[in-house]
This record gives sequence, C-alpha cells and structure tokens, in this order.
Amino acid sequence: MLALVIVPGAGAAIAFDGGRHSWPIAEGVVGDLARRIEAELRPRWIVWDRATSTQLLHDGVRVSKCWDIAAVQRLLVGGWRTDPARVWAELHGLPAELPVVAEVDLFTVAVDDPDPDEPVRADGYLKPEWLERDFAWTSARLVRWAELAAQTAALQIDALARVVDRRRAPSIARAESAAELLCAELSNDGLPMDREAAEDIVSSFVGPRPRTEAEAAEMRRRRDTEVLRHASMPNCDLRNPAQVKSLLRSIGVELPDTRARSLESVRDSHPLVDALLEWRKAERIATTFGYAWLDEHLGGDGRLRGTWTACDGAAGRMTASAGLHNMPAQLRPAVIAERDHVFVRADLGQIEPRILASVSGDRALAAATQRDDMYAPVAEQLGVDRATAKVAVLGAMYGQTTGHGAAALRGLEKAYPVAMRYLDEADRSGQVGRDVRTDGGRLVRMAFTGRGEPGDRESRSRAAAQGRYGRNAMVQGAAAEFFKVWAVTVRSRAGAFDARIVLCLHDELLVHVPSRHGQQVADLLEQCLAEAARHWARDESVRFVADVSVIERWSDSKS
DNA sequence: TGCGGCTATTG
DNA sequence: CACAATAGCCGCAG
Repeated sequence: MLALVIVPGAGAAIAFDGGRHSWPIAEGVVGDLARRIEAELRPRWIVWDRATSTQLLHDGVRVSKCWDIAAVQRLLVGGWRTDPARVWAELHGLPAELPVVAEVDLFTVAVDDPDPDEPVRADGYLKPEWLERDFAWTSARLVRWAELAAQTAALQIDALARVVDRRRAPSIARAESAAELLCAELSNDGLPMDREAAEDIVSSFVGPRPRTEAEAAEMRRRRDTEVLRHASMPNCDLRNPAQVKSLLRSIGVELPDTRARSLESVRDSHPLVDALLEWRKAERIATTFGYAWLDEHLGGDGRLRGTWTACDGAAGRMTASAGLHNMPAQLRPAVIAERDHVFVRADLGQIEPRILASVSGDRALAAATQRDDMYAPVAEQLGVDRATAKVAVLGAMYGQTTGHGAAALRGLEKAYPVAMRYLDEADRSGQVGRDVRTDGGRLVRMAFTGRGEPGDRESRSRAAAQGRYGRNAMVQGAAAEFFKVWAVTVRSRAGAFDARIVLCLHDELLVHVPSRHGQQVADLLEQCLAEAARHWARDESVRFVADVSVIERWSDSKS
C-alpha cells in the first residue's frame, strides 16, 4: 500500500508502511514517477478520492489497484460527505460537529499555530484550514498529508472488519475502490459511437439537422400539426399534460393521465391517439437524444462521454449521465466498435433473485439457481406458471402487496421462508427509519425527514414506501456490489488483450476489444464471473450465469 | 430562478 | 406504474 497525494499547483507526496516512510515529490515529475512505480511495483495506491486517480489518468498513468478512502467511507457510513476531515473524525469516533475555520474580524485575532506542519489538532480533529482552497502547502505539509492518508486507510480496514465478515471485507473495499478507477476511465475514454449512424437515426425521427433557430421552430410546428389536424384545438400545447387531457376529451377520450400506457389502451378509438404517440417518440428524440445531445456529448473522436459515479445515493449502483444509462434502444445501432475491434457484451441473467438467494442463505432458493432459468423451478414449486412465478419473485423484492403476484406471494413465503424473512426484516427497518447494511457492508441510510403522526393515511403510505425502499436496497445494493467485483476483475484482466470496458449497465458489461481477441475476452468474462462469485459470495451454493456475445454493434445481441 | 409534477428512457 | 436512475418541459411560488 502506497499513499499518494497530489495538490495541483503545490506538489505531491508519497507515504508507505502506514505512513512511517514518506517523501515529497515535485509536481512536474509525479506522472513519470507514478508510471515507473506502477510498472515495477504495482502497489495498491491509497488516495483520498478519485481526483488523484483522474489526475494520474490525465498524466497518462493507469494504475491497477487502489484504496479510495472516500469510496470506502461511503461504503462504511453511507452518504456523500467524505472529505478527509469528516472521514478522520468518523474513524476516531469524534462528534459530527466539525471545527470550521475561524473568521478573523475586528473582535478576533489570528492565533499563530505553534505546529503549523501538523494537520491533527490536540482535540483529535483535522485542522479545517488544511482543507481550504488557499491553504499554504509546503513539502513538509504534503508529506504529512500523505502519511495521514496512509493512516486513514489503515483505520478503515479495521472499521470495515467490524461490520463485514473479516475474510470478505478487504475484497469488497478493494472492488469499491477499483470501481472508482473504472469510473474515472469510463468518464475519460467514453463509449465508441458512430456520429454518422447516430445522425441518420435522429434524422429518421425528427428530420435533417435544422440550420437556424427558425428552421427548428418550423419543424417543431410541423410535428405538432400532424397531431392537431385530427382535432379542433389548434392552439393546444402538446407539451402540457393538462391541455393534452382536454384535447383528448374533445375527441371523446377520457383518461386519468396521458402516459403512453394509458394512450395505448385507447389507440383504436381515434386516429389522434396514434399520432400523439408518434409525436411523443419524435419529441423525445428532438429534446433529449437529438442533435443537441450529440453535439454536447459525442466528441470529435467518436466517443460519447458522460460523468460516471461509482455508487449512487440509494444502494450503491453505478450511475452515468449523458444518456449512457438510458439511451433509447433505437439509438444503440449507432454504438459501433472501432476499426479492427469488436464488442464483447455480457449480461448477468436474473441477477437479483440469484443475489437474494445468496445473501439470505435460503437453501431452497439457492437450489433453484442451479438452473439457467431459475423461475422454472420456482414455478414448479409454487404450482403456478412461469410468468406468475416471475412476477411474484420480483414483487417480493420490490415490495408489491397487491395485484396478480399477491396470491403467489403466500406460496413464496411457504417455499422460501428464509429469503422472505430476509426481505421482511429489511422492510421493517425501512418502515421505522432504521439504517440497513447490505451483505457487502454498505450502510444504506434510512433516516428520512418528516414522519408525521403515526396512523394517519399519509404516514402509513410513506412508511410502506420506506419499507419497500429498504427491502429493495438489500437486494439491489448487494447486486451492485457483486457486479462491481465482476467488472473490476474484468478490468484488471482485460489489459492483457488490449481490451477496455466501455460501458457498465447494472448487470451488463460492454468491452471494446481488438477483433483478434474477441473470443478470448468472451471466455475471460465467463472466467471472471466465476472468480467474482468465489470472492464475493459467502459460499458456492448459488450459481450465477451470464449471456456473452461477440458483436460489432451494441444492438446486435439477441436478448 | 428553484422546485414539484408529469413524462420519457433504461436496468 | 412495485425498486432504482437521468433528463426535459411545464406551472407555480418567491
């Protein structure tokens, strides 16, 4: 483990052996030095947060392993406030009211710090001025800062071992850290996308690229007219749901809302409905996934870039902006591998119920995971058809209590009591605002604001919603952890084939690979899945499956 | 100008 | 419209 701190404009420092040995580094040589250390020693780099990894990436250094203090802290205590001062205070059990930099005004005088190179105060807190933008860094202070990072990482290892199985804790923290490296790389590298193909698709929905604002308005007006010509409300604003409701009423269609689902149910009653649904599709492309989107996010190098987050606020899934996680299926044919490259795409099959079987330790449900389609044995067990079994299992994980799955839910309770109790326990925690911790040790905060008088209808429905949130967080969160272990395992092995992960999508990986290595990387993804399962799961009772294919366009895979 | 509501897309 | 997310536009309050 080797701690590295970089303060742009001030310099850098490294520390190892828990901070007992340390050196300052001139800022100009950080990249070269880090590259040589990485090549010769392959250390686990301790960093305060992703900024250091991103800085290295900009210097052209890709490190293989790290301990990201902020990422591990989010795992340990949840939330987003993971600056060094807070992390340090939390690890030392100090009260959450952090000291702030004292204002110097007419009534106070600046007190000289007797030990200005020491970041820790007598009361144990970090000095807040060390976190200020204009802090007067010196090489002595940078060195102490690196030593402190090394000490902090050591404290986290102990803290983690107290909340997760001691054997599994380090690998989970390392995966969360490596996920930060992966996210830095995904943000930097982008997703290959063919601009011409993308513009052709956009054009097929909204017409050619308008050259002026007036032209754009004219095209918008023409699209509106295609719908409005079916009725006699020429000034109706199709972007206003209330007015659309009136429009529908004027043609004799009464609906509670104007969502696509509702509209589809009355599709045959009037030609306007069909036109409106078509209009919605085009409008979506025009406003969100159109020329403006391409101009903003698709670089001249044919890479679509967004900002990647390694864990979201809820349960720790990865998120991405710029439409990388919700790109309409119609645009995916434009995601094309570069010359002499292919994509290897892999998605985990039925990941959430398999995760539930694993984390709950339900032996009967684990037995069902031995099958490629685990809903089939569940259906047999429950004496219902497959579709019903699937709805029931998903309903149990999401907290559905009404509808078609409700009856089968009672069957689930009988057949898989261990798994159902696990979900129920999380549900109760959520309802009363008690934090839950996922199997991998992520704390999911449940302290919601404003629980009203218990008993009234509003507060009961809010409690139920919080219960569903808690129930789902345990499954979705554990699935996210497992996915990250898989992804970072692939990341570390893919380099041998000059392959890079270019997209992570909750249960799906897209890897960009030189064509000659396509099949080898496809095999690699399967191997990494088995390896991830061995590292992440408590035992080997649950089988995980993936669908892997070698393709040229993202849209080429069957499923 | 910021925020909740509505709607869309995705896993 | 079960769970999660990002994102755009509208109306309304300040």
